[in-house]
Amino acid sequence: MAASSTAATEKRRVILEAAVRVFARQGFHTSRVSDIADQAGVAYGLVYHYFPSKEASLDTLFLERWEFMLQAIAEADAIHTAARDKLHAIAAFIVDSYRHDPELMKVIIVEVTRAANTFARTHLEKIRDAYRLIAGIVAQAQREGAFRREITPEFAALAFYGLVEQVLTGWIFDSAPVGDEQFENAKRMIVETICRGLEG
Amino acid sequence: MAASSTAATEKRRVILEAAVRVFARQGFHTSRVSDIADQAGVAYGLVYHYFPSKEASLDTLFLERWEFMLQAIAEADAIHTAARDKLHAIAAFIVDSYRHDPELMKVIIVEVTRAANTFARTHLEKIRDAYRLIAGIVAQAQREGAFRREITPEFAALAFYGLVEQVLTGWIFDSAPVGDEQFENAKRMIVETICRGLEG
Amino acid sequence: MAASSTAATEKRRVILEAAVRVFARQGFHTSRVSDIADQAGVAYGLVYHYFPSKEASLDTLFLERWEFMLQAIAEADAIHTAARDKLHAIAAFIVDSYRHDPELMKVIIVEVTRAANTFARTHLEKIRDAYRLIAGIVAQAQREGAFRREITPEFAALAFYGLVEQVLTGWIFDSAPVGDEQFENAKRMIVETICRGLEG
Amino acid sequence: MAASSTAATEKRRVILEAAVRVFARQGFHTSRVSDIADQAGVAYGLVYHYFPSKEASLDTLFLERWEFMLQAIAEADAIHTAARDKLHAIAAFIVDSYRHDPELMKVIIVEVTRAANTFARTHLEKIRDAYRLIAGIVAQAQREGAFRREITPEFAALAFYGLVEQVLTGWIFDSAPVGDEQFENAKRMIVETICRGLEG
DNA sequence: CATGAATGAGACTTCATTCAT
DNA sequence: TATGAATGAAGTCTCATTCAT
Repeated sequence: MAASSTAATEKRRVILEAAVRVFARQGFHTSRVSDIADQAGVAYGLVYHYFPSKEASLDTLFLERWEFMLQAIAEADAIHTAARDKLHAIAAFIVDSYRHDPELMKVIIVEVTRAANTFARTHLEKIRDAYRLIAGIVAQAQREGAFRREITPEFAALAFYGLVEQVLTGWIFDSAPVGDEQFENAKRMIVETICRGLEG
Repeated sequence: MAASSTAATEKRRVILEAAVRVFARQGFHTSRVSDIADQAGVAYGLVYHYFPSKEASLDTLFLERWEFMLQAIAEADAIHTAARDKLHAIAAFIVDSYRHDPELMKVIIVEVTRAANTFARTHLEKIRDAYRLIAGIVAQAQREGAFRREITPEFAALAFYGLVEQVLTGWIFDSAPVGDEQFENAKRMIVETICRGLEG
Repeated sequence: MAASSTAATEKRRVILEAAVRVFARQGFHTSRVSDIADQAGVAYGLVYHYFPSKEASLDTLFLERWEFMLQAIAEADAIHTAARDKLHAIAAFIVDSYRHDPELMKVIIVEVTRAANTFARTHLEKIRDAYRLIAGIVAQAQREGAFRREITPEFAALAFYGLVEQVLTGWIFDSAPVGDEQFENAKRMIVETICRGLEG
Repeated sequence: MAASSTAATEKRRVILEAAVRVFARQGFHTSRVSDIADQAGVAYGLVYHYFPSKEASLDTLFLERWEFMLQAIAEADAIHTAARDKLHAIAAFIVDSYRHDPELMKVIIVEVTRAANTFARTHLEKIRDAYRLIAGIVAQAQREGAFRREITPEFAALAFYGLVEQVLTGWIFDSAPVGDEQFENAKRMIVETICRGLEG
């Protein structure tokens, strides 16, 4: 029974995995449920056994992954002391997430944002949670005198996350593959740019 | 004849305007051509008289507006001398564009810029043109010693545009209306953040 | 006034001519009124000035031409004495019609027959008129003892017209152009086959 | 499982059957897919479950039936010895096909054979296969001295098939029902006319 | 759990026809 | 006469979802 339960869970994962590949390749709206089923190697009725709708699979994808993101931010906040290090840890987590599974990140960044305009408004709150955590880090750094107060924490979070997302978007839409060195560079440059600015 | 020609052109604009409202409200994929026609107060088929497809209307919307953007960036580069002022002018142009017609900017950012994924790959090059112009501004500032060289111009452009887009995205998905003061603040903070960084 | 009336008539002919080319190339159902207008070099509203509908243009095409056909058959019947010569004259008229304007004949044979299934049932009677004339020729030949009576005149007409039509259909669907010699051969062979049979 | 597989196949046949009735009644271009679905008593989408397009259903109809035709011609060629008997067998097959399912034959002749013009160019080669087989029969009869050589086998095939098609076309567009006697008469007269000619 | 046949609402697009100019 | 903008009904095809097996 444990085995069958595991098997069931695995099939669910297979479908979710397939959804990532398909959404990444074709975009959410252009993907058919049958495409997901094909990619997963299952009959397409089965998708409905595990998910109530196509949208639900995107929701699940996002929510599962975003939970990790929030955790990672919280951990970064907990472990490090300097705000700069915290931001670096967060940037590193996101960049490494992309390195590890670029398609998943593509779906989360490109498709969820767009979907937020129609059916996934609920996720906005989750996304804002991340902003708030980052803003919290900035706010603390300001209290400690490490960051200046001219820029509000909320705006700072916007800038930080905006840069990270833009870097990933660049990679996503680039035809050229991204090398390991670029990943490491990106982590460093993100923090450097945000913390010190272009005038430095 | 001049009158009728003008009338024809006007009808085209009416439809384009309607498309903006509808795409902004429902998102491109969820918008029906009949929604556009209804919003424009014209018959269904007239949309197809002026545009070969629903997508073409979005393309037109984007291209027309993006051309303004490229012009504005070029002008900012030509008029000002300090890179900081140039960036401010660009940020101001984009923010004011949003202030003037938030729905149009919403469509361009959410449905095109962030969706270049699937059907708008054609526009990618246009988008990159903007990046290149901004990178050019940064590069010159580096040569003149105003900006430091640790951050590549390309990355700087990413950071700048990413922040601007993120600010707009925030407004787009915010339920609260944005006041004039916030617009002005945003312009200042964008430049301040990018040029001086959080540590200041 | 006479001049303008002539001009008007000419425009009508231009449109009719264009319809032939377009129907021949694309088939009636796949042809748009605008295709006809384009081919004629006129605005497509003008087509409706001369013809009440797209179907009406096909009707006109057919009726005008078929009148010639009936005349030709009647003449052949009047001029010649031997049934064989009459049939040869008719075959020659049809083959020469094709030689002179293959597209027109294509439209009449291919499109009208198909249309007879839907909107052009009226033309069937006209077509039968031709059959009746040919049957009349055969009947007289039987009375004169030139043709045997085993085959009814109606059936004979079917066979004759069927062969002629099939020969034309062959040319119509052939990719290779047809040479003058083949036209002459066809006329001879049609009559020879019908009159003497394969066993000869 | 065998049962369900059979059921699936049966549904396909039901749709194909319905398509015959509908195409025969309204003509291919005037038939809507929904008409077929209604006639078949199935939901709209099921037609597309079995056939990729409306045209594909017509193609299937034609190809399945034409294969029988080719077989029948080949068999006629194999079984009989006298060319006359072979031609009679072929004529009998086609006439009996019409007697058995006039609507199917109507669709094949009016919508496909005579319409190879536009969308059915693919079928041209299949149609020519039939001509070639018949021409082969004639050629052999010529070598054996049963048929004279003045008429080329290709032309003879044209004449034979043209007559058969014309006879059927006559019935198709006739309002009066055709009696059994006429069917038998037709078979005989077709062969008699083709083999011996009108002059006898 | 798993399948895939069946459903049917709904979308885009076409185009014959009308009509104001 | 001539134009082509405007109309809107109609048609094909898609595909999310259901459900019997």
